[in-house]
Amino acid sequence: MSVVEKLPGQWATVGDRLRQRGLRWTPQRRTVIEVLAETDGHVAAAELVARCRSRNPSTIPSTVYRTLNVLEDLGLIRHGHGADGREEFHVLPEREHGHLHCTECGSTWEIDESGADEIARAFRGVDGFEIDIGHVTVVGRCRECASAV
Amino acid sequence: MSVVEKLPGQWATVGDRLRQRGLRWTPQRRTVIEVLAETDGHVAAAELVARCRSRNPSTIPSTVYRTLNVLEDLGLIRHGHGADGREEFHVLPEREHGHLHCTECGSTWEIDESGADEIARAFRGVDGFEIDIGHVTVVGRCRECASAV
DNA sequence: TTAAATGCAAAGGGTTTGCACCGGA
DNA sequence: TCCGGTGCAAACCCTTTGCATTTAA
Repeated sequence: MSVVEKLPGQWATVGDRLRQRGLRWTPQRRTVIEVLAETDGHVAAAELVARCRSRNPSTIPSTVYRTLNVLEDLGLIRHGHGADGREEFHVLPEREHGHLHCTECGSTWEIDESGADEIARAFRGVDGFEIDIGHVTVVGRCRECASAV
Repeated sequence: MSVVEKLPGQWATVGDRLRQRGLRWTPQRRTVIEVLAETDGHVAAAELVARCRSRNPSTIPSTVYRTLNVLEDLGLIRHGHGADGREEFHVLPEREHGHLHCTECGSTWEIDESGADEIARAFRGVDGFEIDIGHVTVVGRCRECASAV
């Protein structure tokens, strides 16, 4: 008799949400969800596949990718691109947030909400552009690296 | 007797610049330069390969990619990533500029200098981050698409 | 029962690499 | 001459696709 742990918070109802749409709640999808539930806001797709594999070695990449597409359709995650251009997924619901990446020291961190507002305002000033801040990782140099030299 | 056309502007001296570094000025590199000279600020790497091919069918992709690396070392171009995450090259010298991409209508355009300043200022307000605006294409919706609900 | 998902294998696109040969300087 | 560059092929990584089989509902 296996003990099925509850999925945390927002993820608890994914199975129902899928079924409501005539889709199915499978063990493979559960694995993906478990990994997503443990991520801190965002993961590269390939990284996510790797984590699923280590959790369940029989994981097949194509299944993971298909699951990610479904979850994006459901609005639970969104894809974007990291500093190197590779696909990356953001976990929702959470406030929209962007990522900054320092090319000098290699660190990546989130833009807080007030910063995001400020940035969105600046872009709006350019031809009324509404930035989708969650979609890209913005590259540059952090304060420390920028001030060193 | 073949007439070798002069390369325009900034490109006229590429051959010398290469030789100064102990590198060589080859027909293949000339092809890449010719294509770069015709681009309007930026090209996707794969697109550039295609244009070289149409100009000279014997073009080999790896040679193009290697040439692009060399040119980036020389500081003549810089790489970045388009909205889809693929590699893209910016032609220098020209003012630093960013790209905006509308996910609704699919158009991509440049951010003008004053807009870039404004945006850089906004990012600086976030932990002193110095944005490298040329590195990424920022995704969102243009004024028309944003206002059309 | 039956359509949705899976596993597997294969293809795909873009980019990189290893290596023998070629050819600028 | 000699080292850098080229051509070619193969490998690479990430991602997608086709199809027969399994499985959730």
